[in-house]
Amino acid sequence: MASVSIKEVAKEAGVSTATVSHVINQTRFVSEETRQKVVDAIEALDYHPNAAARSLVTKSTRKIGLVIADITNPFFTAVTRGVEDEISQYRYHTILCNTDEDPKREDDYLRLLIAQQIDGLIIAPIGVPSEPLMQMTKAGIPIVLLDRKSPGVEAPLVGVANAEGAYQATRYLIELGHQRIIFLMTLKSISTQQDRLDGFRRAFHEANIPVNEEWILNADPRFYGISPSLPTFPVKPSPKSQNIPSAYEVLRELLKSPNRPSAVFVANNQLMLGTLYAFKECGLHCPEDISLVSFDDPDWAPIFSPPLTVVCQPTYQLGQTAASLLMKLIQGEAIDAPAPFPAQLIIRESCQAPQPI
Amino acid sequence: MASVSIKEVAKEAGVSTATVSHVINQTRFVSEETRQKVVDAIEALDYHPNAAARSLVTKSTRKIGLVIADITNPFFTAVTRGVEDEISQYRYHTILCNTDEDPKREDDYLRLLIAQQIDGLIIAPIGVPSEPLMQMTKAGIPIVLLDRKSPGVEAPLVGVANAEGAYQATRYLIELGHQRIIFLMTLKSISTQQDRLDGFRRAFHEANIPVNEEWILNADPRFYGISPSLPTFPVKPSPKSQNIPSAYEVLRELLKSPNRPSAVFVANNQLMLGTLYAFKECGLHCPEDISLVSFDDPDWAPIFSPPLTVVCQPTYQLGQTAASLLMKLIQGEAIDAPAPFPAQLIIRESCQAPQPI
DNA sequence: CTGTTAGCGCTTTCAA
DNA sequence: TTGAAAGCGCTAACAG
Repeated sequence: MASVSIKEVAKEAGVSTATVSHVINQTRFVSEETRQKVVDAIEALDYHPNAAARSLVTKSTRKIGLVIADITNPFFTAVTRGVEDEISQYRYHTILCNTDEDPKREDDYLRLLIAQQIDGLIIAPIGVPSEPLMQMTKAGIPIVLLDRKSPGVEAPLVGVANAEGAYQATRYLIELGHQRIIFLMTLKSISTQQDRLDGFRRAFHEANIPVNEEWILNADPRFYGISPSLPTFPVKPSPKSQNIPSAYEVLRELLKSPNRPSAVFVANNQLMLGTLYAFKECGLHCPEDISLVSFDDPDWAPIFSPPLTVVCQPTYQLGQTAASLLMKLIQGEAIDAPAPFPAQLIIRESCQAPQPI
Repeated sequence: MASVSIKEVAKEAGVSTATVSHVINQTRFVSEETRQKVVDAIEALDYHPNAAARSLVTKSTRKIGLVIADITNPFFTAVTRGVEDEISQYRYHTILCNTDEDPKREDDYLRLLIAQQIDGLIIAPIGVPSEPLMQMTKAGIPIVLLDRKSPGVEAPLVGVANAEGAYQATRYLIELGHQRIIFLMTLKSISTQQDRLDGFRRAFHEANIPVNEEWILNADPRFYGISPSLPTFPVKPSPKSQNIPSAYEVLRELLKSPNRPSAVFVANNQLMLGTLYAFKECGLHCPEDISLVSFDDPDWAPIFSPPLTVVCQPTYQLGQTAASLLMKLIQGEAIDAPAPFPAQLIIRESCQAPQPI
């Protein structure tokens, strides 16, 4: 870019660079006459102030870091859109980082963000203690935790009432008569997964039903696996393995056993599709043969067969709120951590009373 | 951030700032002994080079602009992931811009990107002539067109064979016996929409069937509308209206008429869901009552009822390729515009021969 | 093999 | 009401 600099504008307008700077930033009074000359010069030369130079002196980059698991996950894409829409109003922008739930990637990105001198950070942490994250907290960089907590990090959290949502859904299942329920989750380190498990347990406890610990299952946050019977099975790129099997693989065996569960609770949207694929593969019809409740409410859930009963989260709002909070933090306002958003059980048609065996 | 600067590192290590700079960038030989001292000092002070200062002198920001319609559209999220994965290998990062297909937003973002001194640009242009875009081309900023052409912009295009894909799908429909086919598209300015329409027309022409121009329909790139019968109908945030009705609204009337089409060709993934909602609302079963082919192959398409016949695009690869090309451009390599990727017709179960009326 | 130093383009005191 | 000039943190001649 053969960029024109502020000097050239100053010369063109016949004023000093200081004056040009001040008309651009409206940071001190300039007579209307000279102001106009400057504006004209800017126009004529098509001048755009150099953001890097400006950052260097103001120490503000108007950049924030957004660290999430994967932009490809609909939960995070809606969140990201919320963040973008909010901060772009402040002329801020985002550096997007996909960790794939890999602590090493998280750390690497965090270090990059430090070097980039970001003004603030929104992060959905994996939950494994992170050295650079601690550092940033100590350095006083404004941070907002998105959706998930992180051990040892003191920062406002914008999230939903996970335990309550899971509790409601589980109770609904139990009231329908289910006792043999699988709880399918992703990584244990992720705080929302633990919270949801807590809600699940609470519902069992209240109903005086023992939880079958062997049916608390972990699956890779990727939803897929390889199924020979589904030739056009979607294959996602960049599968960063956590060395645990996919939802599809975890369920396939269990669902084929005669002793199979009557319902599945899925604690993460990425696992939902894998679960549905497994149902299909095993020839199980939902809800006749097996009931399903899942966290998150994708676009297609209401018109799926059957329409899916879900626990819905206000994803876009989550992002927007986190961003708005971060902007306040950056501007030095004191803020309180907001109350969790409710997670709403939406009853559609993927659950029914278990069939007598 | 109380950042430490290169000076402090130099002092700590007992060398000049030049030496520190050179060990960081490996840009001239430094004896192992002093190198070690510098490395230690960096470690001890937890030094991170200031990206803004570096940009100021090198004139390279290691930032690119990625201008797309909407990150919430699965097509673009996969593309974005491809871009991110590729450029992060070069330690580049992305400024994400959602235009919502609004030319004003596109222009605003482009100007922002110029001010940010981006090293390059990947853009899925709306197709309306854009002044800042022209400017950037003239200024010699490396640009890669993603998925779509833009009038007057000379830049390599990374896209798919849209006309051919649409032709295949339409021919398939015609061979099944369909003649009464709706072609549903979004904005006329978007080149891919035109290309797909061309393919559609070609298939009709070859079969000697006249195209019903009244059934070439435009809908808002948002897929939704308000349906009283679907209480949990998803509502997307930030609906930037183009003042044209949604797919759902466009189809609802037509599908209720006795003279309705026997098939629908949907030229954009965002319209597919609206179309399915309209089917549901009108009580039409697919494929018995009406056949459907759509561009793009979302995760849930293979397990939908019916499994959806689609024209699939290699979304992730598109992003990756565009990014890889842009990196070459930035490094001054001469490149050719790559051949379009194939768009593959995947026949599943959403089409059948039309019922006799 | 390493150090000195002149800027990159901007903001911001200080002075007029 | 405006200008001169210092300096943000870094890189890259140039000099030794």
